[in-house]
Amino acid sequence: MSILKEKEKLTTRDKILETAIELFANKGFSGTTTKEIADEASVNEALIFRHFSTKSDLYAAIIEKKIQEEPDMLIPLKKFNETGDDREVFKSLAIRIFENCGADTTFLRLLHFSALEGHELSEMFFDTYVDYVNMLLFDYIQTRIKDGAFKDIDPLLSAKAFIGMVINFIIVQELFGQKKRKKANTNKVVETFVTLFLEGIKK
Amino acid sequence: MSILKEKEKLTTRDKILETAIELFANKGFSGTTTKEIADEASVNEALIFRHFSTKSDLYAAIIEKKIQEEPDMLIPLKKFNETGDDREVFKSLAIRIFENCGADTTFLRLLHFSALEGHELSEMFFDTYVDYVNMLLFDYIQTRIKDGAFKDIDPLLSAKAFIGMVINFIIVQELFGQKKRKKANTNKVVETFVTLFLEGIKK
DNA sequence: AATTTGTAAGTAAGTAATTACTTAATATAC
DNA sequence: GTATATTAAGTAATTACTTACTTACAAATT
Repeated sequence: MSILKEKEKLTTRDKILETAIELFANKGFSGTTTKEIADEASVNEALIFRHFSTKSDLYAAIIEKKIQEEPDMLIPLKKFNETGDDREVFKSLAIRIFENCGADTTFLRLLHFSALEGHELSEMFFDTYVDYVNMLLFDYIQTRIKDGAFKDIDPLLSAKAFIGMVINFIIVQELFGQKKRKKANTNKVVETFVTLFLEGIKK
Repeated sequence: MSILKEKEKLTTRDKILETAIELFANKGFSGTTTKEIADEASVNEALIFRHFSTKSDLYAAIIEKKIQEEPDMLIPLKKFNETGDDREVFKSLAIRIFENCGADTTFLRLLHFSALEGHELSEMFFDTYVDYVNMLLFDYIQTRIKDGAFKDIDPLLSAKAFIGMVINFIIVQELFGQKKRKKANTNKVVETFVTLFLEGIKK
């Protein structure tokens, strides 16, 4: 079954949601009109307000949906938590982040727009993803410090340092990324970042 | 002379510009109305269009103004380029970035909004600040590799790694920063990041 | 010195188009 | 045959931008 046919089978509500996600991610909340959403979704504009009482409600529904989707960025951390193969842990975490944020800019753009435009759910959105990953990596680093494998360095700041290297690279490439500029080799980037970080933190 | 009196002395054009900078930074281009700008600047709305033919023109004028303001983030790089005191170079660069971006969110918000909303000058805006700092740090690292002081690692990726740690920390704190959350001690953050990075890159 | 002229600053009241959202009637499915 | 899905056609408010007019003030001309 083709993707198109899949999309035709969607309920009106889901057609609206999917289209709105795309538009809000591309143009922000105040940059997107309900008429635009309706046209793009091939749905009568009045139907939007049958399913969501206001434009803000539709936006909130989208963020809530994104929040509920379990982010699988954290799998590597859970998976390798006891093995102690540091390089593998950091590598797979970085690759996960690349896959989650780098492949499709929708998520990153939505997250940034919601923060900049000051949406009420923006904070929860942030906590679910960014803060959660930070805390997981914080735990891992703290353990490895206790093991005597890592230096006695602030584990939260170290976690933020590693995530920062990776996330900022992706943001620059995907959010500010000019079309002309060629994308970097993900593997090389990850290898370099992990090496740099581990050499810096290892005892 | 008080700040207020200074502001009263501003020409109409400058009153419009300053108010528009604040509003565009806070609510984005499509989130800001020309009536709002006029009211906030205590200026008749028609005057905006006397000075700038369209709302887009006003926005472009703002970004151009920001681009022309020489960023002094790069001073430490120029200053310490020959001394070879690596720790001092990276520390003062990080502190500069904190001072430039962290003190006032206007600049960061404007930069992000312009990228997300896809303004035509966004690319130049980005190049002037982010890209330029990247290149300067790239040069420094490359030199230190040739000196034999740093590992033979990709100098551009290393530059991006360091900048990424710092910038992402600031973005999280200032752009996504919840009011409740207390701000970190800048000095400690910088010390940790510089140590981590230098221990990782030094031979 | 008095008057005209030129130019920019300022304003109130408008424009047509678009905004988020509603209503009331009609088609469709069960 | 009733409940639900869908629609066209509205609404009042707001949007970016214009128009036609007045005021302020300095230079030029008389």
